[in-house]
Amino acid sequence: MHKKKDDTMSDNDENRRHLLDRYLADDDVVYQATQIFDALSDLTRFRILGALSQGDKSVSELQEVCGVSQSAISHQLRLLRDRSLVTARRDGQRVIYSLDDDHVTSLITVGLEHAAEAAGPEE
Amino acid sequence: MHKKKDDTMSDNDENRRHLLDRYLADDDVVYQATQIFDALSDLTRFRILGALSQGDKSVSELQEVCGVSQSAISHQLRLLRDRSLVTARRDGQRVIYSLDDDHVTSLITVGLEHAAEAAGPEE
DNA sequence: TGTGCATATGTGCAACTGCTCATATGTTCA
DNA sequence: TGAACATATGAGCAGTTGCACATATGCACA
Repeated sequence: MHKKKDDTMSDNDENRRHLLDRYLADDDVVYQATQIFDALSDLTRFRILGALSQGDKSVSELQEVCGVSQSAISHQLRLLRDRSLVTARRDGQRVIYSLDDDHVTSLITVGLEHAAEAAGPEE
Repeated sequence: MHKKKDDTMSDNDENRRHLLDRYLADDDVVYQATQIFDALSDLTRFRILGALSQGDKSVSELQEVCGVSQSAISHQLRLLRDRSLVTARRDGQRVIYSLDDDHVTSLITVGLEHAAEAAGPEE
């Protein structure tokens, strides 16, 4: 905040670097980070979050996308709710889920881009 | 590669969106993505990768950082090697590990930033 | 070559995970 | 209210995971 904003660009990078170092030294922050990655590390959950990044969806729609039982979806949605990655709202009989965190979209994006390169670098 | 690289900027966002949609529809890519997130979802592995993002380190140095047995470190390093996230080179008796993927640094960064907000939003 | 340090690997185990099945809760509409 | 649909939850189980222990391999230097 109090830093002069117009130092050279290079200073900015350095600040960012220091900040990350501090985060890395903070056990709570590190643990929280692993929790997010854990949420994204399961195929079903990743598909749920990926689908939600394209727009809100009901449980049955998510079931379509993920190809597992309704129960499995609900269980995973619970986990995602508990970790504040999604929110739910009712719409009649349905329950509509949405992403609750912009970071998730960033992570999915970077993850997919990495994966696309790793899996098939060309065309 | 063959895509025209110089469409208008505004179109760029839309292309990016479409590209992500395609990735999400590709089971291989999605699976690869979950594999990366899985690598980052364990405390020990995250600490390893976080430490390496600050600079190359030997196994014993990583052991310091992570606070688990040497065996545990080596086992996790093997997993990370198998997934091409780190590379190893010998230096005398030591083996020095390095990050093998720029995306990993991005992911760690975004993950930590998210976690820092989630854990303690303010200063 | 042998001793000591650094790293790797095999094994077994306790803990965790994600799933299905069964069932409960909640909502709509006749 | 009761039938039909949508979602949530509890329980149990098979598969996986991360660890420590023991031990093997690799390297340096006397």
